[in-house]
Amino acid sequence: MVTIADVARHAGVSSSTVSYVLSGKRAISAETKRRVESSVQELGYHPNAGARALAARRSHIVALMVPLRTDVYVPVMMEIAIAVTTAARQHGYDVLLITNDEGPAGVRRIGASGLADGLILMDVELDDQRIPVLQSRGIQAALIGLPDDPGGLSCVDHDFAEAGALCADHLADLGHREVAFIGYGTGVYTRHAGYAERTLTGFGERAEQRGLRFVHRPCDGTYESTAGTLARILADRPETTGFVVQNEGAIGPLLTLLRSSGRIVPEDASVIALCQAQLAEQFAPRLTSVTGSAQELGRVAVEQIMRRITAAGAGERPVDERVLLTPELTVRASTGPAPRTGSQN
Amino acid sequence: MVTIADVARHAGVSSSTVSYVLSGKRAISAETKRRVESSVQELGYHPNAGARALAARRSHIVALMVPLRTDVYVPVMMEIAIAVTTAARQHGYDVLLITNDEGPAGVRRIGASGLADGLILMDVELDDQRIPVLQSRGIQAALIGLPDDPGGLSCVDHDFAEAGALCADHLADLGHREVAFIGYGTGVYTRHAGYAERTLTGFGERAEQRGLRFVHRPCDGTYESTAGTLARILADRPETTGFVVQNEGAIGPLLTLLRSSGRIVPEDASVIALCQAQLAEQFAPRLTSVTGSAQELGRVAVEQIMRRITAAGAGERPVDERVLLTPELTVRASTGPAPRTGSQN
DNA sequence: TCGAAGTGTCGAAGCGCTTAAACAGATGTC
DNA sequence: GACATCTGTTTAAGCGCTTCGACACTTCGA
Repeated sequence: MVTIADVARHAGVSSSTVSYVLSGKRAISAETKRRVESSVQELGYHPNAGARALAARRSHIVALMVPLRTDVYVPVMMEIAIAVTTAARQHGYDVLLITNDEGPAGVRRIGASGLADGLILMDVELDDQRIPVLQSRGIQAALIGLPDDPGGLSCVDHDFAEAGALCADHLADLGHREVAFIGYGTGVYTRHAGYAERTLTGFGERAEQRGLRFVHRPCDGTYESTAGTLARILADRPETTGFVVQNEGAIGPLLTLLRSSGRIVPEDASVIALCQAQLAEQFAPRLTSVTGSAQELGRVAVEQIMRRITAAGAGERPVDERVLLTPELTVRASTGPAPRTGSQN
Repeated sequence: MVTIADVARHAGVSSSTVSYVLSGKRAISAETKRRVESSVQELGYHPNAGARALAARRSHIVALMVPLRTDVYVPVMMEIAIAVTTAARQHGYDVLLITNDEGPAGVRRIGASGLADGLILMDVELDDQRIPVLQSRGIQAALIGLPDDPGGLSCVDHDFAEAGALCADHLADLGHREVAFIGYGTGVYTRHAGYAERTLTGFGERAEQRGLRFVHRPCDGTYESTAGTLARILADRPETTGFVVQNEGAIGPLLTLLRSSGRIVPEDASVIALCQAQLAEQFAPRLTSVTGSAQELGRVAVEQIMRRITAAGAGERPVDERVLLTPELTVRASTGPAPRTGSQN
């Protein structure tokens, strides 16, 4: 194992000089710097993480707490996790993966052990139990998801209300009058996931403003569930010509079911999906979608936590930022003008 | 911050005694143990991770290297990552997430810095560049995926050859004579991903033994690609009645396309998917599938790396294990007896 | 009864790094 | 020419933990 002392000896300087070259915290002459750097290269030196964390009281690790639950679309989680990891590396940080099932105790563990300098929490609920722990222990954190009361923490999320509103606007612009919102399973609403509630609210308000009649139906994304949901919608409101789907799992079944009910997309029915572009393009016809960047979400969370860690390290009070990312509507082949005549069952 | 000295003072013992109570490495009287443990509870003590790593030369962290590439089905990656994290916690370990794009340099970094006690590598290629680094530096590792030459490292993987063979057997048992294997995109084959090659070989050999005529067609999983692939298969071999799909993205399109070509599944065509049970059950009809447990993969990898870390810590030479998990065929509604008459275009 | 062996606890060294303080030498100021 | 100032480097004191060796005391066998 190569230590800082080995590098110092090799370069003919003291180990503190090596440390200062590496951290840049003191002025070092160009010549010394060069010698040290080439010794580092030559010996393949990497500072011992434990020793560094102990001495500097900073681990250069951020913890990322991911949900175990699967009612969130998994590829999006993964995309965020990867974006966080990549962004963190650019700050010289590594990412520790911990799961939601550790709950508030996990947050306490990470904070008290100094394993991580900060936490990024995913899938934050409106009234999240982990937040008070964070606050009382003074653990630096960035939340992906917007709780009711972020109280001093930084948060970033998609602007789901805007996403919902974009869907309503697009359908209204195309002349639809009766639309249906196919949401997540009821469980997602009862546990108060912000994204589900906010999308629905944003959609509902804009729909009302635009004079759209609409129904909201929860749907857990299986084929059967989607079939039941669609059947109910068409029975209650046979004039429905616009569909907004938020549950990714329901998209495929919905398209199949519309087709087998004799409805052509987009001539007879328009479909907007709230999902990743990649997924929207996988269907036939390609789906008009409203999409936010999962990567951006991860990247912003990392920037936020880095600023907080830096501030806290300098003895300043970290500022609590609140960022909402604007989603985009991409028109593809699944939406079109509302049919002139009534229903066509 | 509460330290071991605080606990010692509170319990009226020396800090080394506290350490021994926590690690169990020396005999401690029942009474002392009780006192220490209740002090730990009361003060909410968590050992400082950096200090512990430095003194014990063990970080209690394993690194998990995940691919950035997206041609592997993402939910499976995530499932493995979660299983690894959960299993590691049961050994008192945490998981550091690093991405494949750091490559061999990343492996070196983790090894040299002592950040992690061991590495779990996902998506290991047949001739993986990271393996020689692991070997030369003596870094403990468990591979998920079976390379050509694991040389001293532990590996675990699904028995993909067996998975392929199960598909061939099932179709042969049902009386099919002409079958098609819809694989991953060509890129997966050219970079020698073991899972793709081994499944195909296992399928091909068993198909030959059972007197099946078969074609293999790569497919990158988009709707267009699947349409092209299916069209070619039906043009070349109109008598084809059995389909094996490995690319998860191609499943939905394939079903839609078969239906629109007038083929009813399973009456006119049988479809077997090589995918998670959860996914197979999401389609209509529910798909007969061959599935291996992603969770088990992660769990076994953790067990392997833990055994290696323990052995290396005790100065022993770790044994290189090689485990293949047997996949299971689950018959659902997408496979049935081969149609009696010829094709039905 | 004595030495050997076993049990339970403590003291202190040291893991590899950071950083405050000290210091040596060059440079500038009046 | 004496002093302050700046630049670049070193010395040394920890950071909080583990673990080796020492030690006090008990138990056992001869």
